[in-house]
Amino acid sequence: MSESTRDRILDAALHAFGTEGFAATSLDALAAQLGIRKQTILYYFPSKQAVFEAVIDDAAVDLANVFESEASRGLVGLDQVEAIVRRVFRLAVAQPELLGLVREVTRPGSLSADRLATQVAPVFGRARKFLQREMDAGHLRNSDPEMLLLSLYSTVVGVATELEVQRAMGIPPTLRGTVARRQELTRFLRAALEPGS
Amino acid sequence: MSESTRDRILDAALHAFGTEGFAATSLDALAAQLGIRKQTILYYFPSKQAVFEAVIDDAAVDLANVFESEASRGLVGLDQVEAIVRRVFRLAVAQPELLGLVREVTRPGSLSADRLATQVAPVFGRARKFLQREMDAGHLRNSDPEMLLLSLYSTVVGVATELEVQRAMGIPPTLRGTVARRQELTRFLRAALEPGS
DNA sequence: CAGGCTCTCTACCAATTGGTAGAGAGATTT
DNA sequence: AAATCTCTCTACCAATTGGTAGAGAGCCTG
Repeated sequence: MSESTRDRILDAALHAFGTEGFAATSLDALAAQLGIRKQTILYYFPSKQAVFEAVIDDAAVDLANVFESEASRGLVGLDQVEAIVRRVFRLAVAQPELLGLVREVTRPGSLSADRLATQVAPVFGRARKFLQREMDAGHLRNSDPEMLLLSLYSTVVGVATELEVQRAMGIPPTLRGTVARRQELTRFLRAALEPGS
Repeated sequence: MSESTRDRILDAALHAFGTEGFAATSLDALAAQLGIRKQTILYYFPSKQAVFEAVIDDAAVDLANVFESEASRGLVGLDQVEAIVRRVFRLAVAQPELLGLVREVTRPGSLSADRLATQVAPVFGRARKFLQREMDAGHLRNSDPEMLLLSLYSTVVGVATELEVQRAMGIPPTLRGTVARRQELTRFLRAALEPGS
């Protein structure tokens, strides 16, 4: 059974929105790329905005599931957080088109307050609850889970952006990695900058 | 003498292109924001693309001047590099609209190969030459200046993205800073993640 | 005052945008 | 075979897009 038209639209839309941006992506171009007419897209989705939201929905569901699926693997504390960050990284920001999508969502006005509350916020809510649970269980030091979550999030996005820039400039991804590898870069910079021996 | 119309257009364009993106910014909206008609914009610039390129030109000139002006301040080696990175950071990526502009330029197709070669590449060229000079003078350890430059660049953009995300999420900018402060974040994460005293 | 220059305007235009209406093909159900 | 459902199409549409043509106001120079 081949990929359904709806799924093909979502795939192409993810790529187009992520790389070109929402405004720069026309339904005509999207359809042409799939060998169909734009009216076919509008048969499956009521509007262009709805296509975008469906793409986000899919991604949000995948992300939210990471916590449950990873929690059942027996890791605890730092190891578990690292495993989750690693998966989130791969799932949401490691590819330029996905990182671009994250940026698109971050832009004010891209999603209605309603969608933001029902689709995106729950992902953060689950993450926050997960961290809180780990703190309560004594697996993580007690601190503000909100602050920790935002630090993790901004770090992941920041690192992903770094890698994207490197990729765009044509350097082989020798510095790729996850949060844990960020120190490598800092060390590399220090080593490269400081003179002597 | 008040700001000229041309300068006002460039200021507004920088903001609009940086926050909304090139495609999502219409000349009509840009003009309305300035209380003029879009035809006035097209009097000063031959096309929308030309407005974008003028914005980039201005930014590129400012950036390129950093190396000369900073080189005359007497600092050497790591101190000088740090001072320059700090200024580049403030000048090019510390504000969301400027960071957005950098992203817009990074996107393939946003600038013609010609413009890229004559406007953006020289900035990197000057930076690379500066690093090479510092290496030759023994102020920096000898290594590949291209690799070092790209590491610096991706780090700056990555850190700026982190800060933008934090700003967008409404956290006070307690972790703001330059490359040197990046270690703070890593330390904070380690401290927050690791259990025990 | 006359002529030209600088600037902003009104009036348009062709192309593209997201979106609607509805016909028709093909398979499935009755 | 008739009716229905699913899907993709042709044919449009109003609004917006970037861009053009050219009038006219104000100002400086002769």
